[in-house]
Amino acid sequence: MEEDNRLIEERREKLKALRAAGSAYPNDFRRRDLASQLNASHGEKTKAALEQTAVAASIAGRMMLKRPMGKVTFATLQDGSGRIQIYVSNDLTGEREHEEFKHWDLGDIVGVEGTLFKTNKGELTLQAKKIRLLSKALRPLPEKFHGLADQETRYRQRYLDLIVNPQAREVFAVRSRVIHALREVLLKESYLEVETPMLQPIPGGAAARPFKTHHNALDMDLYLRIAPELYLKRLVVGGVERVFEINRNFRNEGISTRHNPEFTMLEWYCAYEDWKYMLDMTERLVRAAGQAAVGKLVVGYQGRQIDLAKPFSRLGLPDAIRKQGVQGDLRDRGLLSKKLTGLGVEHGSGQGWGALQLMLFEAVAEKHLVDPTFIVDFPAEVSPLARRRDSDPQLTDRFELFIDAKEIANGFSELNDPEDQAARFLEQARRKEAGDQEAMYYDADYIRALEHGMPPAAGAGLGIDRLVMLLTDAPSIRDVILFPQLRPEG
RNA sequence: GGGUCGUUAGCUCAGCUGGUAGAGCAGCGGACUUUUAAUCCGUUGGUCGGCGGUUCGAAUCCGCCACGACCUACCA
Repeated sequence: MEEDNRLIEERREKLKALRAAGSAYPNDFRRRDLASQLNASHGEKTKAALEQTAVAASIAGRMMLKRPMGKVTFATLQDGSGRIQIYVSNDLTGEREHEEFKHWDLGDIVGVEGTLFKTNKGELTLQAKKIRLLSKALRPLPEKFHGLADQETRYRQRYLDLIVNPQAREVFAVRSRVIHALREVLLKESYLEVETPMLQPIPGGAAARPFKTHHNALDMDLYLRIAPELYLKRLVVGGVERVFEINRNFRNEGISTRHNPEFTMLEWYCAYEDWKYMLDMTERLVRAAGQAAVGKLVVGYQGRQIDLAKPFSRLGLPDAIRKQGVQGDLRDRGLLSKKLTGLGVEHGSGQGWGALQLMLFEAVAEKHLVDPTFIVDFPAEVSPLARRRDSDPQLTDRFELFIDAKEIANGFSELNDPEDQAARFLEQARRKEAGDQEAMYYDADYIRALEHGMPPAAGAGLGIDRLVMLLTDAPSIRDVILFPQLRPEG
């Protein structure tokens, strides 16, 4: 730990005095009011009207600003709802109390009882009759005007960010509203919310490298889940016909402005519906989230306008590639391989046209998908859990939603044919054998579940963090995760 | 993993082609009974991210390392 500096040392001395007086860290002060509520209910009243009614109030909060002017002091308190000014004076509060108060520090948590009045400049202010120091802050706050600018400190000491940067608080309020809105839609439509294992003996449901851990009593390796998908579909087998989960996934991969090792996904499944239902529902959910979160459907993101109100466009994956000027048969492995080589994209001989087509899409087309766009017509090769298209078994009934070139959602008609699923797991296992660290494991228990019969169904996943980034104009996923993963402090 | 940029007081930042560290805020002392980033006077506070090197002399130039930001790669 760092050495205490002089500022902290001075505050420790003040705390020592408080302890000696027997009043350090009390928990018997009860506030009755919140700053925002007082402002809402009395902020519009005139100075004279407030003087007549003498409204009593009590508030508590962190002292953010202090303006001592001799026999009176103005200070600004911040509570969970907002800020309000307080007024402490020799006349009303008492000279001794006022003198002590002047030595309290910015950052201290203070409780105030008194009556409301308006200053000559018209600011609603709580005139203190009693004032108490509820919690001594030993460390100084960041600069009162510029706030906290250092990105690293904002991420590592998020509490400071939340104290001094109102925008940071707003981001997480938006996040909460987004999740609430999504949950509300799903519950209203009879989906059951569940929680499935974070610790899985076989990590499945996505192509990703997992975190590995060990259970001592069972003496077995476990993996942090990369997706809840296979468990949620087991529930569909079990008769939970509409089911969803909002929870963390963990992927042992790179960290970037779009990737955090743990991130939050909504996954939901519906029996007796298909991918088109899921696609429409995804669009509805994004819109509901946008409306609830920011109250409008045209959002500014990093200088661009993104319209969530107009119907999202739909584009076949090969069409998206052709749109970028690529000609020829996009199921011709040789042609795809040549194009990829030309673009400098490494690829292996074990990959078929489906995998190469997807790689080409990511290389040339993905970055152009700024407006909300559903990409459809995904090859079966790269969709091992999705149902094949009846009219073209090399494709699947699958979609991905892109907004601002980021994958926001992924859904499909579910593969409920246990024999096809077993075959696809075997193919995945073969690739894992060949060195593909992201290939899936063969999950025999999941096949056994499918063998009991899963109703025809559709499912989808929606990345909450990226959606919140979009709705809060956040350039980095770290801005929408309270405690993003960072290297240990040096 | 590669590239670019950054790291100076608790916070926000200056510091030129190398001459031995500054401001504002916060703190401390003083003045001030309606302030609003209060104001005014005085004042404390630094291993200039770390380790080496070049030099008479390094916050400044060079190398390595740490951490961060951005870009890129990886990530369906």
